Amino acid sequence: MNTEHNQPVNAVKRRGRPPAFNQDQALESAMQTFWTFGYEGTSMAALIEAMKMNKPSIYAAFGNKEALFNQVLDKYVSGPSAFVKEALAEPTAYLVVKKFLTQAVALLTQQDTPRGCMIVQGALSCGPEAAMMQKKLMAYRARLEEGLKQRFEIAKQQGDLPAASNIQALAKYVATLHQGISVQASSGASKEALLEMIEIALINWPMTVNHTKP
Amino acid sequence: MNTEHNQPVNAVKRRGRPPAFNQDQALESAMQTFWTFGYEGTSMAALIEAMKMNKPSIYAAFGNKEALFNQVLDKYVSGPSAFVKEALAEPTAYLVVKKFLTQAVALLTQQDTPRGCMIVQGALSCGPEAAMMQKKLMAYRARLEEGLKQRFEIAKQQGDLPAASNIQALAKYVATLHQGISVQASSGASKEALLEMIEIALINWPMTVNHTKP
DNA sequence: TTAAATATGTACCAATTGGTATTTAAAAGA
DNA sequence: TCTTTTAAATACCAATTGGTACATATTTAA
Repeated sequence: MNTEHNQPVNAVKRRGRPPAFNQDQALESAMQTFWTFGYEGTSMAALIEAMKMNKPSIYAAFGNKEALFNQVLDKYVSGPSAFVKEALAEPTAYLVVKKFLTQAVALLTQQDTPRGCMIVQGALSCGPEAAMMQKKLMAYRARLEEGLKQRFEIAKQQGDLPAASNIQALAKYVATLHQGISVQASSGASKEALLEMIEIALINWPMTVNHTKP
Repeated sequence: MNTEHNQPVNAVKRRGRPPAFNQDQALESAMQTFWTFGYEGTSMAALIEAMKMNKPSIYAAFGNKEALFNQVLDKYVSGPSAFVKEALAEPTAYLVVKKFLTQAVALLTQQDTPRGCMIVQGALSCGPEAAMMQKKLMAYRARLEEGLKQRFEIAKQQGDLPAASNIQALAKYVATLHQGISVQASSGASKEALLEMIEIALINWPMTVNHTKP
C-alpha cells in the first residue's frame, strides 16, 4: 500500500519500502491530539489512532513521546502561534498589544482547532514524569513575556510609551491576559465575549501625547 | 498502633479498631498532592505516600480517586479559596476587584502551599478519563465569574459603576486576570511582580464621580 | 473469654502505560 | 531472479494505573 504521500515531484528514488504516511500530515495530527489533551493526557494509543500510524513507525519517524512533542511544539510555534512575531512588529506598543490579544482570541477560539493555547496548557499541572515538559513550556512563556518587554523598551525609547512606564509590569500584564484568555477559551468563552473583554483591558493603555490611539 | 488522632475529647466510644489516621489531616495531604500535580497527574501511589494511609483505608474512608478529589475540592473552596466570598463583600466594585486579585496573588504565590490555583489548573488539559473533572472545574470557574457579574450589577444599581458599564465583560476581565495569575504563579512569578501587574490592571477601573479611588 | 465490629496490611487483579523485538511486505539495484 | 534496504504489522515487554479480596490486628460489648 504505497500512496506516496510524501514523495516530492522530483524526489530521488530511495531503496526500500516507501513510507505510507506523510510526515507533515502525521505531525499535524499529533499536534491536534497534544493540543486537545495536553502532554500527559495524550496516550500513545491516542496518537496511533490520530496519526494513523502504528507504534513502531511513530517511534522510527519521530522518536519517543517526548521527542514527538518537541517536534509538535516547533510546528505549533511556527504555525498557529506565528502571529506572535507579526504582532511584535506592529508600529506602536498599543497596536502590538491590541493585535497580539486580538489574534490570540481568534486563534484560541476558532472552530477547526482545539481551544486554548498548547503552550499554556500543554503541561501546566502534571505528574513528575511530565515535569521536564512543564519546565520547557514555562520557558516558552517566559520568552514571550521577555519579547513583549523588549518591544516595550523600544517603544519607551521611541517615546511611544511614557518614560516612567514599568515595562516589566506591562509585559506581565499582557502575558497574564493571554494566559487567562487561554483558560477562558478552553472553558468555552465565545470569541465575541473575549473581544469585549480585551477592549476593557486596553482602555487605559499608557501612551504619550504624540502617540494617540487610532 | 492507635494514636487516636481523630478522637474528639468526649467522643462516643465506637466498637472496632480505631482509625490510625486523622480524617482532616489526611484530606489536607490529599489536597496538597492534587494541588501540586493536578487530578490526572496525581496517582494513587502518590496519595498513599502523602496521606500515609494504605490504599484500602483510603477507599474505605473517602471512596475512589474521583470521590476523594471532590472532597478535596470542597475543602479547597472553604479553605484556601474562602477569600473569594470576603472579597465580594467589599463595599465598592473597585475594592472587590482589588481585594480579590490581591488576595489571589497572596494565596497563589505563598510559600507553604503549591503555586497556582487548583480550580484553574486541576484538570485544564487532560485525557478523556478526567473529562468529568474538567467540566466540574469549568463550572466552578463559571460560578466565580457569575458571582463577580452579579456583584457588579449591584454596584451598577448603587451608582458605584457607570450605568453604561458592560458588567459581563468586566466580570470576564477580572476572571481572566485571575486565571492568568494562576498560570503566572505556577510558572514562578513573584508576589511582588504580580502585585505591580495588578496595579496596572486596576488603573482605569471604571467609576462614577461619587465613588473615587481610595 | 468470646463474639462482633471496624481498621490495617499484604497480596492481588485486569487494564493501560510507554516502548521494542521480530516477522512480513514492498520497493530498488545487481 | 535474488539480494539489499526500508517500512508496516503483529506481538510482545516490564512497569504502572485505579481498584479489591482476604487475612490480620485492635477495639467494645456481651
